[in-house]
Amino acid sequence: MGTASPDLTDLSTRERILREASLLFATKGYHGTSTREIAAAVGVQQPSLFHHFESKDAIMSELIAFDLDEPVAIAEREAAADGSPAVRLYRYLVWDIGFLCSSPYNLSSIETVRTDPAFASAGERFKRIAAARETMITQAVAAGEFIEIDPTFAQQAILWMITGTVTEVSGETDDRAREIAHQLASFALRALLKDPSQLEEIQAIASTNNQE
Amino acid sequence: MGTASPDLTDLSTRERILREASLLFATKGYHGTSTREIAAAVGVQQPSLFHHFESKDAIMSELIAFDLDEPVAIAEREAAADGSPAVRLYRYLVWDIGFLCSSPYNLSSIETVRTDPAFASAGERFKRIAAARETMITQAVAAGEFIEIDPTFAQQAILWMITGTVTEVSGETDDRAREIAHQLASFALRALLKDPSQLEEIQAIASTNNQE
DNA sequence: GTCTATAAAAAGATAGAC
DNA sequence: GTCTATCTTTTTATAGAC
Repeated sequence: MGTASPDLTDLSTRERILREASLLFATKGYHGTSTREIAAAVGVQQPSLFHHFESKDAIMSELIAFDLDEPVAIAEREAAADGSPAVRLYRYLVWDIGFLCSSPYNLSSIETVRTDPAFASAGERFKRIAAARETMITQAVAAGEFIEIDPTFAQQAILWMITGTVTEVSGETDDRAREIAHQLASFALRALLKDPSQLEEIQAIASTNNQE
Repeated sequence: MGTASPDLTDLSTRERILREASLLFATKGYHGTSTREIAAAVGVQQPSLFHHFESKDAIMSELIAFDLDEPVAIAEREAAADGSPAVRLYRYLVWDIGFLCSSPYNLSSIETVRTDPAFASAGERFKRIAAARETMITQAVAAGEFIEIDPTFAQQAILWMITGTVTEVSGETDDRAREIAHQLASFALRALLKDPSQLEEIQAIASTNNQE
C-alpha cells in the first residue's frame, strides 16, 4: 500500500524519474533495473533520462543523498545531546522512520547497495549513521536503561527492521507514517529496555520535546 | 567474520561456485555480479561455469532452495505443533538462524531477490515461511503470551533482523552460530513477550526438547 | 526537452578442441 | 572438466535533428 504510481503527471520529468526509479530499484534492485525500464515507467524514451541525469548511477546517488543526508545530521545531533539516551534513541527512530515512510521515494533499495563497491562513496555516510545509533545504545546500556546487550548487534537489528519496513511502505500520509514509526520504535525499545514498563514514559517525554 | 574465501581447494568446482557466488551476490547483489566475476573468484574461465550449472539463474536457484526448503518444513511443523506458541517460535528461530549462520553460503542476497520477478518461482516458499511465522505469533498473542501486536508487522520485523544478521555472518562454527541464534531469538522474544521475565523459562524449555 | 539512430561495452550463453 | 573463440542480446550512453 501507499506506492503504485498514482498520478504523477504534474510533476517534473526529473522528479518522476526519481520516483519511478526508486520503485523499480526496490523491486528488482539497482543492477536488475535497466534505464529502459525506468524510461518506460516514466513514459519517455530511454535517452531522455540522460538529459536529467548524467548517468544511471547519478539517479541512485541522488536517492542515497535524500535517504542519508538529513538522517545522518539528526542521528549525530541526538547522539551528542544530553538527557536520557533511551529517549533520544526513541525520538531519533520515530523521526527517521517517519521520514522514510512519508518520503515520495521507496528507499529500501539503498540498503541493498550499502556493501556494493559501485557506491562506495556513500559508505562513509552509512557508517556515520550506524555509529551514531550505536553510540546512543551504548549510552543507554551504560546508564542502566537498556539490558546488557552488544550495541553493534542491537544497532544492526534496528537498521534491518527499518529497512524491511521501508521496503513495504513509502509515500504514506504523515499520520500513517508517524503511526508506523512509533510502532517500530516501540518494538525496538521493548527489546532493549531493562524495564519495558518505562516505555510509555519514554514515549511521552519524546513526544513533548519533539516540536520543530 | 567467518567468511572471506579460505582454502576451498579440496572442494569440488561446483561447490566452490556456489560458495563464491553466494559471497559475491551478498556484496554486489545477484544482478550486480557477472558470471565472469564468479569464474574469476573460483579460478576458472567464465564458460566453465556452464558445465556445472545450466545458467546463472540456476546458481541462485540452488542457493534459494538451500536457504528455504528445510526452513519451510521446520517452520510449518512448529506452527502446527502443540504447546506454548512462544516456545515454538523461539525454538524455530534458534534453529533457523543457526542453520543460516553455520551454512557455508552467505544467504543474505536471497532476501533481496524475494520481490524480483526473475525469481517469482521462489515466491511461494517465501510466503509459506512467512505465513508459518505469522501463525506462531498470532497463536502467542491469542494465548496471551505476547503483547497485542500486529502479527504481520512483527513477522516482518523478525524476517529482516534475520536477513541483516545473515548478511554479516556465514560459515560460522556451530557453537558461534548457536550463540548468534540465541541472541537474535531472545531480542525478538523480549520485544514480543507481555512479561519479558518469562524469557529465561522459554529458553530453558526450548533447549530441553531440542535434541534431534 | 524529447526524439531517432547508433555507438561501445558488457552481459549470458554456445561450439568445439583438448 | 576446462579451455579458447565467438555469438547474441542487452546494457549504458552519445550525437544530432526537431
